[in-house]
Formats: sequence, structure tokens, C-alpha cells
Amino acid sequence: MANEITLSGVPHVITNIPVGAKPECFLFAGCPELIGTPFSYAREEEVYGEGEEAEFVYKVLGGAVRTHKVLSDGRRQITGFHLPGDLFEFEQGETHRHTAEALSDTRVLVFRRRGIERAATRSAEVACQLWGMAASGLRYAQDHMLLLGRRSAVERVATFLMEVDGRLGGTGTFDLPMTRRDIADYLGLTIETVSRTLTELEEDGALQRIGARQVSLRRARLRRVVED
Amino acid sequence: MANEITLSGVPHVITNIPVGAKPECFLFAGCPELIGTPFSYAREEEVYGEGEEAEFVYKVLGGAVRTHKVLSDGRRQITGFHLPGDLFEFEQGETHRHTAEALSDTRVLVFRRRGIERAATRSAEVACQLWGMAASGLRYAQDHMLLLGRRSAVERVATFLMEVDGRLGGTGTFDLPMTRRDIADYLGLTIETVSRTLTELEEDGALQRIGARQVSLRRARLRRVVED
DNA sequence: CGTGTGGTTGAAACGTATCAAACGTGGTGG
DNA sequence: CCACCACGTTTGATACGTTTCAACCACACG
Repeated sequence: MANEITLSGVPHVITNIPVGAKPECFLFAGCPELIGTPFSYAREEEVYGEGEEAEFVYKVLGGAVRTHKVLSDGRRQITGFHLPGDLFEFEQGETHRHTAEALSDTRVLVFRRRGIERAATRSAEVACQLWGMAASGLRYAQDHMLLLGRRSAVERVATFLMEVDGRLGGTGTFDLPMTRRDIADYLGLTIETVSRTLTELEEDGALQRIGARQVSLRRARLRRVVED
Repeated sequence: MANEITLSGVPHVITNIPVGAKPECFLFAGCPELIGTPFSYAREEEVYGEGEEAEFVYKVLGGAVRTHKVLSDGRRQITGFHLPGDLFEFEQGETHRHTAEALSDTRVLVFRRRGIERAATRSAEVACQLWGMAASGLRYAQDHMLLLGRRSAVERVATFLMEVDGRLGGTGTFDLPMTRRDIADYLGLTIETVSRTLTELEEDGALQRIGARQVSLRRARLRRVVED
């Protein structure tokens, strides 16, 4: 992986613009001054921790990342899964409000927050893009509030499966990239409830499972369960 | 109330800049081109409904507004209470993702979304302010996810009381501006549980009540309950 | 072929929801 | 001015869904 120096797990960005940078190196399409540096994390490796200084913004190239918050007694709430193409931790503020960890071996692009902020203060277009991304993150979070506050376990799991399916291409058949624990901590349930709910959905013919990870959704039936 | 024409409940903004506009008419300090128009809503009146075209951004001057989402069977999740000074519905997008209603008689300033977007595309500073506001809304929503997904009823109510206290001046004694139903729908509980939890907290000496609305918090004890 | 990790299943406990009734307070009309 | 009504709140008894604790299973890995 070029353009990268690693020093005790922390990415050190080379600031010179590499010649012939590929388009996917950019933060946004049409913003060539913001070049990311590739970086990799192993399965379960921490990308950053809550409270740490927020120096970078991340864009997932391959693999997946989860961001979460924890209470002192260990209760955990996952606030998002970040799949290829997603940007995360582009909020403002000095320190990280989450911990981020790689679900599987993951490649990301890191962008200096400084550079992004400088670009935003100079270019209204960049700033508007950032506004838009924060706004869509907010919409997503508000939808998830409704799920956490008001939906039953079956509804949560069914919603989750349809969401992952959509983000993974919408074929209806895919491998869950996360463990039961991650799903539970995302949905505000326990692993046992997630597991039981999956078997229940399978018995109702709303999905089929092959092994623990692969699922084939009967989307019409799942939609009936969610039934906005 | 000057500079206002009402037509079937919808505010119609006068686009001429009024001479001698007061500073609190502005969306941000130091952005004189964005002038708001005052408007009022009665208790329980709808400000806008989910799915409607999003034409305005709102800033609360007095009173309070709640924004919520509903499922088809009536289950409701309040995503935020908006008190004097707060801006809301400044996200991007064509249509409203929430319904907004006045908790009590409420005065707001409305700003044309068009004008704000135009200002944002022209001024990086404006766009950065909007980015910042969306980002802080996102942080707030993520904290609330942790509450809804992982905290018990007592913790939710205690957190809520401390939050309202902080936003109402932090004196420890205040009148709750919303009903038990609103509190319940904000915290993902039922009104009965909210009520029982309040009596429980009172019995534990964590607060005192006068009537249904006024509370005096023993903040040290409440903090022990929350105990991040 | 054992060992570890993640997943499933079962039984019982727990916390919150549900249903129902009583209470209190503020507003209205006699 | 007081009686009455309506609405929001509190309290009680019971039901239900999810969690907890425990055992078991399946698969990957050394």
C-alpha cells in the first residue's frame, strides 16, 4: 500500500499530492485538493477510541467498520455500520465521540480533518457537501431512534435485515458482515433475542439461513413484518 | 406581530428586508442577509407535518416545539424538544421527515429554506455554520440512541430531568414544559412508567414535586442514578 | 482430534407494558 | 361561590416480552 507510513498503528499522512492519484482517493467527486491516504486495519482492530483527539476523517474502501458508545458498566450501543463507500466521523469537534473498530480486515482512506476544515472555509461547495453528509447522518440517526424507542424485537431484526440487504446490493441474499453481538448492540437487544428472532423469522418463512452468517430474505414477508 | 401575513395557517414571508431588523431576527449572528419572519402557533398546533414540502427553517423565540415520527399504528417517537434559541428542521431534503407541533403557545422565526441554501452556496461561512449545526444535531441524536437502546427507565427519566434542567437555566427548579405523554414518547416508555419512576425518584429523595409539572432536582443524587 | 469461539435453545426471572380505576386540579356554568 | 366536568396524572393488579443464566451445538483452527 503506497503513500503510507505506519507508526504504532497511527496513520501518518504524506501531504504531498501523489501524481496520478486515482479518483477514489478523493473525499468527494470533483474535489481534487482533498486526497486521502490508504490505510488498513485488521479484524477487531480499533480505528480510534472515544475521547481521543479527532485528527482524521475516514472513507471505507473495503471491509466494514462499526462505531459505538459504551457506558461504564459495559453496555454498548452501536450507532452505525460503515460499508465500502461510506464516510464516517466527519462531524465537527476536537475529540471523537465514539469508538470505531474494524469488523473484518478493512481498507480505508484517511483525510486530515485540518485539510477538510480549511477546504470548507474556502469553498462553499465543499462546506455544503459536508452539511449534506451531516444532515443525512442525522436523518439516519432519527430513524434509528424510532426503531430503538418504539419497535419490537421482530420488527427491529426485520428492519435490520432489509437495511443490510439494501446496502449490500439488494439481491436478497448476502452474508451478514457482523456477529450476533454486534447486531444486538445495534438494535438494543441481547444476542439471545436476536438469535431467537432469526429462527422465528425462518420458521415463518420470512428468510432462509445457510450457516450462521448467510441469509436469503423473502422480502415481501419481511416487509409485512415491518409494515411501517 | 409585524412583517407577517397569514393565509390558512401557513406563514408567508415578506422578502423585503425590514429596516431596523433586530439582531435576534437573524439566523446566525453576523449573517444579516438571512432575516426571519416572526410567526406564532397555539398550544398543540401543528407547525408542519411529515411528508410535507420543506419550505422553511425555524428558530424558536418563545414557548417550545416537539418534533416526532409516528408508525402507522400510532406508536410515536419524539426526536427532540426545541426551546427558545433552538433552530430546527435545518436538514437538507425536499420534504419534512417529522411532524412538528407547539407544546404551548409559541413564537418562532421562519426562514425560507431557499434563501438559506442560496446563502450557503455563496458563503462558505454560512455553509460551515449549517454543517456545524447538523453535526451537533447528529451528536445529540447519537447520545439519545444510547439512552433508548441501553438505559433503564430510571436512568432515562433521570437523564431527561438533568437535560431539561440544563437547557432551562440549570437552577435545579423548573416547570416541565411537556406532558407525561410527551416525556414517555421521547424516552421510549409509557406514561405510567414515567409517572411511577418520578414517584420512585421522589421517594429516594432525588427530587421534589409541586403539582404535576414543577420539580426541584437533587442533582447530586440524580447524577448518581445516571452514573455514565 | 481436542479446543475455542460464536451461535442456538431452554427455563426462569425481571422490567416494563397493559388494563383499569381513582385522584387532583383548573376551568365552566349554574 | 360552589358544584361539576374534563383532562392529565397517579396508583394498582396482571400480562407480556425480553433478559438472564445455563447448557448445548457447530464449526474453524492448531
